[in-house]
Amino acid sequence: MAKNPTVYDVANRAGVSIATVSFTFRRPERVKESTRNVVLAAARELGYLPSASARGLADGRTGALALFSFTYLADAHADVVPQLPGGADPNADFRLFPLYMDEVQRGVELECWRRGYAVMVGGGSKTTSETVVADIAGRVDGLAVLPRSIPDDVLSRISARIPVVQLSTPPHGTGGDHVTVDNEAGMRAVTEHLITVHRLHVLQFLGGLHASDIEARFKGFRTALRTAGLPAPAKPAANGGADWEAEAAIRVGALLAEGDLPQAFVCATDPVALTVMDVLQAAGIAVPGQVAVTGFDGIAAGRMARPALTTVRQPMEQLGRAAVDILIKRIADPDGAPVSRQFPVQLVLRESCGCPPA
Amino acid sequence: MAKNPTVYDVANRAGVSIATVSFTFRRPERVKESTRNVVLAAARELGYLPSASARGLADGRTGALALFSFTYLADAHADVVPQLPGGADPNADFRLFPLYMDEVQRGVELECWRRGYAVMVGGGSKTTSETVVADIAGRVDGLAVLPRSIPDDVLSRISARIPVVQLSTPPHGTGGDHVTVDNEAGMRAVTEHLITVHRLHVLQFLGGLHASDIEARFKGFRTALRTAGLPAPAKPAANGGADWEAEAAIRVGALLAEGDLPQAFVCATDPVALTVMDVLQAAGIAVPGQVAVTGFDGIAAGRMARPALTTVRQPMEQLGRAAVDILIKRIADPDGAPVSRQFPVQLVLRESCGCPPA
DNA sequence: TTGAAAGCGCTAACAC
DNA sequence: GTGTTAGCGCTTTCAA
Repeated sequence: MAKNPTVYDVANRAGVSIATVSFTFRRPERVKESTRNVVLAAARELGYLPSASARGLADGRTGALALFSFTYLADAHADVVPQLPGGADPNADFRLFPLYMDEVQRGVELECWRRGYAVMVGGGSKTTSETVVADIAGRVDGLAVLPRSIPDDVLSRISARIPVVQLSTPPHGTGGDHVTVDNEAGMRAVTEHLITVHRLHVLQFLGGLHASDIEARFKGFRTALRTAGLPAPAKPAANGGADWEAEAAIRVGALLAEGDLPQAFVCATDPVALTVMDVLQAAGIAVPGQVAVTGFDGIAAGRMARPALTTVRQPMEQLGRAAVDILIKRIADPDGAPVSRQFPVQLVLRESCGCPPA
Repeated sequence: MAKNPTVYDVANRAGVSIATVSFTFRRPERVKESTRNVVLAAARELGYLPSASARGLADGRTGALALFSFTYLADAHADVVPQLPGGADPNADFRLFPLYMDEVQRGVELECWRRGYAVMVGGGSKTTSETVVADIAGRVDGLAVLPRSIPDDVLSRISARIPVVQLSTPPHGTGGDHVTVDNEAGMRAVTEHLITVHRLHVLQFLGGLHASDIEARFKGFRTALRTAGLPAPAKPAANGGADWEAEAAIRVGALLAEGDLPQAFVCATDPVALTVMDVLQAAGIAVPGQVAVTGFDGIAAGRMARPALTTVRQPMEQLGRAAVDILIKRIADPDGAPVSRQFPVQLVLRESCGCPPA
């Protein structure tokens, strides 16, 4: 592979100055047509590929946006895959993909392409170091971040340098641009459904707090209970911890051992709900016959589960698109007032709550 | 948002030269610990975010890899979404996502993160111009491209400049690095299944050729027929065109009108198969009762379809990972011999071929 | 162990 | 309409 030709090479070959070459690509209208054609021909003959680094350095913007996401079980997964025999496929049941963040990511990508931005996607996981985030941040003009993908202090340091939009409510009204959904109303809706339609009164909430969006969901859960005149717990039955699914599984296992199951498990997310269903079914408990289970997110795996998972669907693609839209506006107006957009969610009744199969 | 601090600012504040600042980040071991701490403190206080553009320009590599993908119906989709009322969600049935390319993309991302590369994702569609591809190519050290996402001539021009790996067999053994699956064996396997297990002998192949991987699938289809002593068509029943699904739908509609349906439609891809099932069902034809249908890919939507789609699953994540692995090796050894890796596929029997529900 | 200085390839004044 | 030129922020050789 020969050394990449530069503006100099192209200018040389076309018999013009480098400025003319640059203008030919950036401001075609400012170059005489005949000249432009000569330059384009030279560029084509040489296989000229403009360097984004040089351009970015020269004009102070990269023309790219990034989403910082995180991969569920990424580390474990990465270790497992290479060892599998040829045909094996850990994603065959779509439990690991696509999840909430993957659909948001798609929205980000589609919107970036539509608006002429390049998209970079950064991968977080529990072990994400500041270096990794800074590396991504240094490559783009703006950054969208999913909840829990970046430590708070790192996030605030980055926000001071480039536009950042969070895909969740910033803790304690920390300000900053963000896009969210109405978590509280959504969770309240499923909970009310369980109470009023299925006449279930002993409900437990499963899933980590320590995250503003989950807190809002728990709040919705409690509101529904109180509104129905039922006792509302002060805390989720399973909470916190780095691995919500494991935490929930352990809790359910304990309840199983005590023979003290509720009538329904209201889970903070679909993955938690699916894990809980696994545990129950392994223990021979019928869902929804003996215990109902509900989730939150609306991922594909929930639809494929048996029984199909009743959940609250977030408009993930739209969330991603909105994040990009906000970033682009923020880049144009760095000092405007913080923007916040909230989307509605949708109750999706399937079988795991006790509703009949479609 | 204050102007981003540079090495100069950090050096200034730390009372050292810019070289020392650079070394502190790139070659920490070459800087005395005390000095390093001073520099790091200064960087942190200033909120220093290294510029990837500057670094990329200086050392001739970006540290990023890209996947060039394309979005199914991207254009139409993009126009539709913004007009939908709040709760509406065009992806709710997962027909548009995740598709084959989305799972490959995931593999690319996971592997890039694991290997310390940043990932960029480029979006193609039917209207992809060379400019768009060149823009992406100019931002990275290597590029993975999905089949049919980039015009051949553009592809070869790019390949001359940066490492490129194709996720399909290059046409006419054009050489170049690539990763594929055993399309022929996979399609032969489904076809034989229809013939030997379900005793179906009148089969039609639906889906565009003009793509090496689809050609291989068609070949596998013919081989199975001939091996069974059945007549093998020289051409697919529906073929070519920019929109395979539409093409197939039209063809099926015509057959429907003529009352000349085969016993099975063997489709080149899952999306084609799902479209065909839609058309048949809309016409009141029972699948698989009156006509069997099979796909190829193994996307999520096939599992969710009723009847569930019999198909051949490709190890998409692994394909993506392999592409990245090859790129990284190629970057290290630009002039080595072209690499080609082929993965096996897996026959997935579900209901649309006539097999009983799981 | 640290500093000085020469680029990396491009953009955009500004001059012609 | 086109050319000259001064950076953009960083890496890296070479000296000190």
